Amino acid sequence: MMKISQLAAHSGLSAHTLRFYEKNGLIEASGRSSSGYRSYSEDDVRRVEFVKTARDAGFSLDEISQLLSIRLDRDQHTCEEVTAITRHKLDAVSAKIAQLEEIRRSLALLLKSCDGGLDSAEHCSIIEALDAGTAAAAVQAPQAARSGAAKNDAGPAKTSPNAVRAKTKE
Amino acid sequence: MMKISQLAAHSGLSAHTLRFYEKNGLIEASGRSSSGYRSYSEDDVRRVEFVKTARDAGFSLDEISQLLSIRLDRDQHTCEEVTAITRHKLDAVSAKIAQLEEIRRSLALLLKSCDGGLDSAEHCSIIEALDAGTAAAAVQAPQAARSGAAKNDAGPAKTSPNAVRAKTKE
DNA sequence: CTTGACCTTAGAGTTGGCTCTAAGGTGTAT
DNA sequence: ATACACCTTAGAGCCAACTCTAAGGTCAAG
Repeated sequence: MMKISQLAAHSGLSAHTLRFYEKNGLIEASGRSSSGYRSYSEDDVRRVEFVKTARDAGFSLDEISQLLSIRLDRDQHTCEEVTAITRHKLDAVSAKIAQLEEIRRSLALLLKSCDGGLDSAEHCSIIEALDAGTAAAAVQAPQAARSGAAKNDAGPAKTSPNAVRAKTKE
Repeated sequence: MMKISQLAAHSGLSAHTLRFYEKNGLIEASGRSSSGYRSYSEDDVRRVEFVKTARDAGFSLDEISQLLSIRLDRDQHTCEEVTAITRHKLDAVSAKIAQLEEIRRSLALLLKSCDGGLDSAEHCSIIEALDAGTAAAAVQAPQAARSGAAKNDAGPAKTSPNAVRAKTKE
């Protein structure tokens, strides 16, 4: 039985995050000390490790919830369910990569067009390309690529109103 | 001179988004009608198009602000400044792609290991891999890749506390 | 003269995954 | 006894880029 900070050190997740995961039903501490401190059994620890591994593999907390309920009751579920979640995620990741690759391509084209010298940007070809709307010309061509693309998926399907923007989170 | 809904139709941005961009100093309407309606000059329209193109090319609103101030006063700036912003973005996008490719690889490995059949998930190799912590084994190996990698950039440098998670936004 | 489409503003809500704060109780070493 | 590190909770704040709401004013058509 370990306390939360020990589990935090062990798992590489912060105590805050562990409590957050608990609040969201991903994990739990099977016991409490007399003073109310959480105490984690070996089973609890294994569950936390599962969550951590799944998170590192790219699954969202929501997907991890689904995987956890399958894990808890394996013989009531099929491999097909598991592969469906995984395939769905793989598709989403692939779509995101494709989108970022288009962006990378237009950025690389912009960069290639400009010498980057220290003289005035009066005729900077990057600014000019953005001005002329030709920056991502090659990207814009395939009309289906913009706000749609890999949106017709069965998964959570929250019909999120916000389009698929870039997001690099620096 | 056009009204906001006309500009919205023209630019492909919503009127809401145009007002939002204005509030953030990206664009402006150089005039107002007697009743307070925004009216956009051709210059305003060109600026909006610039913003839209830059956004489609993958720049954040913050980066677009920088590009706009260079555009406004080209001879006070150098190509080097522009390429620095662009290169910085390109690096961030590349790092993100690399990260997603690692995730894609581990998902593909998981999928490959499981037949996905309709029989019980009792011995599902995906669940087992996540349980054993071997799901992303190949990914975890390079120790520098996790919470660091392309973090030493000069740009906005907000030292964001949250690590670089996946995010696919389905 | 009313309907309905447009416009205005300030400000709140959305998304996912944390991250932190406030205000307090507990445990242990000196 | 007192400092200090740890634990508890509910709930707020953060990030980007929107997206929407409320509560009202404007304008052209029928």
